[in-house]
Amino acid sequence: MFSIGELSRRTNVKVPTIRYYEESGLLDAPERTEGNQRRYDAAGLERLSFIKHARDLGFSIEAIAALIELQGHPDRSCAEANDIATAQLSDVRAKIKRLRALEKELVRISNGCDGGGVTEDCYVLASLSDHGLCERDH
Amino acid sequence: MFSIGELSRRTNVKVPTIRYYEESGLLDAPERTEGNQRRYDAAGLERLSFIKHARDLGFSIEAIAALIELQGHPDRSCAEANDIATAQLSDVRAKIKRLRALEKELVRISNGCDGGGVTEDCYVLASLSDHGLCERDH
DNA sequence: TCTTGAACCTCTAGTCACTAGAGATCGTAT
DNA sequence: ATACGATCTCTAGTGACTAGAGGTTCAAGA
Repeated sequence: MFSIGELSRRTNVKVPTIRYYEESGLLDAPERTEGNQRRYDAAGLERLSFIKHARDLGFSIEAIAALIELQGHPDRSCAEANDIATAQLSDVRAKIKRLRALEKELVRISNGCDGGGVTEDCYVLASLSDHGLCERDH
Repeated sequence: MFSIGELSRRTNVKVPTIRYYEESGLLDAPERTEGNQRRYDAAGLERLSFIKHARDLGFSIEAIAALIELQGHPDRSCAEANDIATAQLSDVRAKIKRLRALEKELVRISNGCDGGGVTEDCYVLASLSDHGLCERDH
């Protein structure tokens, strides 16, 4: 049995965040000491590691709740869990695509400006004002 | 002179968002009709287009405020505007890098699961539980 | 001119996933 | 016994909006 601070150190999840996960229903309320402090066991650690890993992968709290639900029903089909992961994957891919377009645009904008002039004819500001200078949609 | 709805249509920025930008100081408070409704002119349209474009590129409200400040002082060096754009670029690149790692991980997780089994031995859930299955940091 | 009804107004509160701070209590090492 | 870091609950703040209530104004048709 260990404290919330110890759990925090072991998982790299901040203490208030752990409490927030408990409040959100992702973590079960743990046992308490006589003095009302939380005491966790191996199961709590495992659960929080799961959550942390999923959050690192960009899953929303809602999606994680769904995954935890599935874990609790080992007889349920795996398809559902896979759907959640696949949805997350296409979300990540869409974000990458979008960011790559932005990267291109920002490179173009930055290259037009050597930083030596004055704002009046700054290419950065001109580019942002006049969308017509853009090469593609974003 | 046109209404906030018309401005919204022309810029693809929602009406409450326009009001929010005004409140945040990005947009000057426009003229009003006798009945207290906002009326915009070409300058307002141009300013909002600038903001929209910068937001689309991922600039924060704060960064945009700084860029607008620079626009107002055409004698100021362009270097500052370029710094903001460059910072934004490295931010975007960092995000892309991170998302690519996540993509890889999600592909691996999804491939391990054909969706046909039961949750008990679902690779998706196993992967999320056991970080040791991951190939790299994320 | 009158009457609709869509568009507008302000204000408050909610979203997501935390983060920060106040003020009080607890646990443990000395 | 005391000190002091860790913990507790609670409220409020973040960024960039979004939603809704409840009321007013504008413009077009009769």
